[in-house]
Amino acid sequence: MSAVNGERVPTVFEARVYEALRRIPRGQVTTYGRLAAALGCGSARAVGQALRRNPFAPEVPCHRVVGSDGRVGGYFGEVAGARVTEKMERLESEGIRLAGGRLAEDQPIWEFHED
DNA sequence: GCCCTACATCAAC
DNA sequence: GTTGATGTAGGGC
Repeated sequence: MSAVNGERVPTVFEARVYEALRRIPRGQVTTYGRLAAALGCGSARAVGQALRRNPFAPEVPCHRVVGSDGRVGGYFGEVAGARVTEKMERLESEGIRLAGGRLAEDQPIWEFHED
């Protein structure tokens, strides 16, 4: 009996997104574009899709992903709201400085180019 | 500086 | 085919 629960198994693509996310140390943040590039795709949208569906939340630190221009973006499907507010507070809690709802300019972006 | 529009690009529904 | 937690480029105020 294959019970058809409302759940769905994460795809390989999503798994790669979460895996890359987990290797981000505390106090570091990355962008959708960088993540997408690290995964081999040039579309940040695909990454956003995976994070939005984030079946491993909050195990996966999806709050460490921000826009390339420093925008916090969204959180759990909310582009703006209490979710995003918590996301920003969480970032500050990790030592990340924010400026006007955006990432501080002096905040380094985690690069998956490290070896 | 801020806001909007348009297109690109990939995955999931 | 449409949408989506984006990105880049261009235009207007």
